[in-house]
Amino acid sequence: MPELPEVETIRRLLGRQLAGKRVEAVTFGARRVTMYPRPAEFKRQLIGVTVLGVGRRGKYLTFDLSNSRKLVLHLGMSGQVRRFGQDAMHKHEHMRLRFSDGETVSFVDARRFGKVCLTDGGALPKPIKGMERMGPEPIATGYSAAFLAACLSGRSASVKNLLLDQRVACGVGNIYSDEALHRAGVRPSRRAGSLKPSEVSRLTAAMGRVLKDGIRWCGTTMKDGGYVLVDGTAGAFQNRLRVYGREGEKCRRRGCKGVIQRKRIGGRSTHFCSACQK
DNA sequence: CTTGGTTCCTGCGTGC
DNA sequence: TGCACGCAGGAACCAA
Repeated sequence: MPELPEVETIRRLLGRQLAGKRVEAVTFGARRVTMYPRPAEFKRQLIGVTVLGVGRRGKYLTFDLSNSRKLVLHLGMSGQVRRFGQDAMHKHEHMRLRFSDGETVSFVDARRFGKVCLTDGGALPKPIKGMERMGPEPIATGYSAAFLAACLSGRSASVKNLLLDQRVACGVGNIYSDEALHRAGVRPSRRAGSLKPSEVSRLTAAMGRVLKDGIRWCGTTMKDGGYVLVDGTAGAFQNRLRVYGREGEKCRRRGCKGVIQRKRIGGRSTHFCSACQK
């Protein structure tokens, strides 16, 4: 699924493409997907309004609208934002916006774990409630080792598990948690509360670095059907991953002779080097 | 509250 | 070639 770097890449592309444009038509696909409100009301709130800009919070993509609502997308595991022009609706396409200049943008999601919601003023609609419980952005300058230390302190869950908690490090998912832990030299299975202050510091820095690197390389495309850019092309960070998807291959840390291992932690496939991650 | 397991869904790769 | 199975980038939900 798209994690922070993938969603941020999409945000930047869409911001350039859509800012200042007015929604002229909204089309929904035939299959059901989590959506709020109902289609008729959805259209009523959207048609004729202008997209002022495109934002991101964690893994949520937000379109700021001129009627002071927001269109919020969560891409789940397999969601994509694509530009199909005047093509017929695709099999897994759930919503297409057409703008007054003829530009279109589509939300596609084969597995349908994604969400499409409009805010309606005060509290967030139920499907995207998670957005208001989210913690600070790990790539923001204000994200501190002290905050992460407070989140991990006294906890018996694995550190990997807590990195996946959006209240701890919003936007981090399975790929970037493994990559951050490798860069920090910390084993994913370590009890969160057992990390020394120096390890928490390294992990804080590693998270920021790997997420920013992911953005610089336009995100990680693992295989067909997963994340791609709006025009359907692949990102490039998959070529620079140090552990994720590299089971049995050599550790890429300078001077390390280890081999990448894979095991399940908290139900998720987890990759690490048993030689250099302590 | 924390923790770990289950569930939602489709598609693809693997092994027989 | 066909088919069963396991697995996939998320996160809400449930029971203990």
